[in-house]
Amino acid sequence: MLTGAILANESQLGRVGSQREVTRSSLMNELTTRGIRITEQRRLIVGIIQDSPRHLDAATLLELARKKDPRIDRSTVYRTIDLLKRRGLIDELDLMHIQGEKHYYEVKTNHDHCHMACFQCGAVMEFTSNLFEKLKREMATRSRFEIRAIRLEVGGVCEKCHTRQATV
Amino acid sequence: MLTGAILANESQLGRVGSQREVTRSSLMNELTTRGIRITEQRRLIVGIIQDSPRHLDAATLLELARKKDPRIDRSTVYRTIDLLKRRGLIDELDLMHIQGEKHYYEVKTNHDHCHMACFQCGAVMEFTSNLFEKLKREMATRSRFEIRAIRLEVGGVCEKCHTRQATV
DNA sequence: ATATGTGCAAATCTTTTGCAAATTC
DNA sequence: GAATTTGCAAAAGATTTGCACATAT
Repeated sequence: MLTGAILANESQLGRVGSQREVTRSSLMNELTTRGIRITEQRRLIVGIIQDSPRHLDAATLLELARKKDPRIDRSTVYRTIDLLKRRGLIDELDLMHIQGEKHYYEVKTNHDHCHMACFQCGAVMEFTSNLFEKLKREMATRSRFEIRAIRLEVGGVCEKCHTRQATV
Repeated sequence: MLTGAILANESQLGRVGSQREVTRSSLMNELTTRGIRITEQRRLIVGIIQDSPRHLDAATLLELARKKDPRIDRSTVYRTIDLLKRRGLIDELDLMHIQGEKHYYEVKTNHDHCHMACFQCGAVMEFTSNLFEKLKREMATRSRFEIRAIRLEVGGVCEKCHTRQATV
């Protein structure tokens, strides 16, 4: 449907914003700590999510998992995603539906960050900012809402696509 | 599937944050201004979106539209939503998938705001803040990204559900 | 031995599409 | 009259589920 969006999964992940250290927890450790049974399949799936340099959707995750163990089933992937999601170990993204209705996943980080997706080339950038942290605290305080998950996503035109257009 | 989420569509929309005026544009005017053909169906669908006090998903929108004109088809609703979305006249929300994978729509406002959805009772709150505007500007400037759409969504536990739990 | 996880196949839910007929300018 | 919009029916895409079997502790 979208043409430029084909690149979405191929594109390198850009990072912008304050350069404070962003760390991601070890999913395997977390599972162990919480006494969650670790099976062969889970180890495999979780490992792929953890190691991936880009945001994976369920179908891609299944594909990658099957390369290592062809017996693995679609439903197992979804069930594992669901487990990690409900335990708050991964975050779910839409990337502004830059490519259909699928969801993308990433290991939860110590600092929340925002995702910027280019409608034209499909590139995805991560953006960190103290303002975001501040805003989050403000929201929690003022509304007395216990924040379990937060998602800030932006869609638009990245710098490259912008200049490319201006030139033409 | 979700139990508490049944309330999502029924719940009154709460508003928190800085009380600056939030105005919504008139979709009909916008369509006219932009020279978009206004048909009977569009007038009907657009009117429902405009007047709704809560966020509607496509299925509910269809249902409401059919009460006024039973001939209206699902695809027309989706096509109209698509039109409004692409013209930047409405925003699309997920409300943290508090109730399935459906999307919710609202007329674009002059100031962006965030949505907080309670996982337990399904209530949805809108939150406005200068910090959000500031963050948005910072993102655009620092990443040189032209922001076309932005979505800040929060999932968690609202104050009511929180105290209710503490009491039990 | 018991509880939990998995594969399979089918179902569900949401959204999209091709095409002929209807509507709008 | 030409271009656009609509209804219909079918398809597509993503995710979930029931159930019998397999695996982990």
